[in-house]
Amino acid sequence: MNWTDERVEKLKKLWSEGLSASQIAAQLGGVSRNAVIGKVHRLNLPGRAKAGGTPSAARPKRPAAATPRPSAFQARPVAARAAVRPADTGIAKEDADAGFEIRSEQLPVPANGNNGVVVPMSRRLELTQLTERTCKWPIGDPLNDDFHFCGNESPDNSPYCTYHQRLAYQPSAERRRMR
DNA sequence: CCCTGATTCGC
DNA sequence: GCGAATCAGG
Repeated sequence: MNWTDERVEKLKKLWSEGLSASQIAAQLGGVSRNAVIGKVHRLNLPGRAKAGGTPSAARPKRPAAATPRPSAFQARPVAARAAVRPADTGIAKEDADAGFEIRSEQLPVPANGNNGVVVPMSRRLELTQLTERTCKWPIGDPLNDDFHFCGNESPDNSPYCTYHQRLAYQPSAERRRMR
């Protein structure tokens, strides 16, 4: 992917808005967060100084000079973007649909009375924060700004946590039992 | 382990 | 110039 003027401009914009490198990489698409960081440095954009997330004071140490680089197999695609794939995350590009349609659900309601079922709290993650092992259960209205994802840990590459997994798949056995 | 940015250096 | 590999820190 080339660093076109547009992409560079978007990079500058998002970086100045305080988005993390990985978030920016996700929005640009086709680049890794390393690429973003590298570009930021090359552009002499102000780093993250000492604020917020990662100060990292001095970095005087230089690793080795010999051959620390394996080079055997390089170039990993980017990130496994299998499960949730809105294709673009384009905030600029409307894209009302995104592959899977999210309708405001009425699910995580623990009913009243609470019959032993506990609804876990969510980590309120944003789309860009999701990884292969975070629950991708959407919560809230996507049009609302409080929309987020569950984000709890999901077992071994499952798209959902144990709780939402059951809501999502509803095995027939359990259905019968429910009746 | 997840994430963050910073740096180096082969390409 | 680019960015993967690596480092360093939360």
